[in-house]
Amino acid sequence: MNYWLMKSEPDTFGINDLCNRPNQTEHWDGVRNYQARNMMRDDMKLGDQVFFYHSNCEEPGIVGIMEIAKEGYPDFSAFFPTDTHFDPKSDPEHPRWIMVDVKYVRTLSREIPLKELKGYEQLAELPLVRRGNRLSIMPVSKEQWDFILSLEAQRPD
DNA sequence: GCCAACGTTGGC
DNA sequence: GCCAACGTTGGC
Repeated sequence: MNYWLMKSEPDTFGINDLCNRPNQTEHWDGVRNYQARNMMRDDMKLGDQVFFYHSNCEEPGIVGIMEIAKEGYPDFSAFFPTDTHFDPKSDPEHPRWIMVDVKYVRTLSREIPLKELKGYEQLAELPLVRRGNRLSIMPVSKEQWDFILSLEAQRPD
């Protein structure tokens, strides 16, 4: 089993939006970055666990857990000119972009803010806390995953 | 294949 | 809203 972290802007699609979807499942469309696409296409497997991260908001941080409910398939939002994620270089015959489906697992008992995550030596290698990182999807090691979850029950300093 | 210009991400 | 960091584009 692999572990991941995926970013979304809560104003656009937050963890409560996922929780309220039918079957608490939604397709993760709109990723337009090759590195992130390749991970969804090649490495994400059914049942993999994923941290839901709120980005570009008042308090960026990890807010919950979801799991991969469907492995990579063409991101159809690229096909429609009226869609904000439209890409004329992608079509159903030759899809350029890939998405997965995610299913809500649970909301953390407290949000773990980015500024707290940055303070732990155990997470120094996590791309999220590294300077200038812009990846919206990244792998999380088992060690990092367990460590972050152990923070949930703790009060921050 | 280089690299300047440009657009986007995302923390602050 | 600002802007640093980064990815992509396209002229040469």
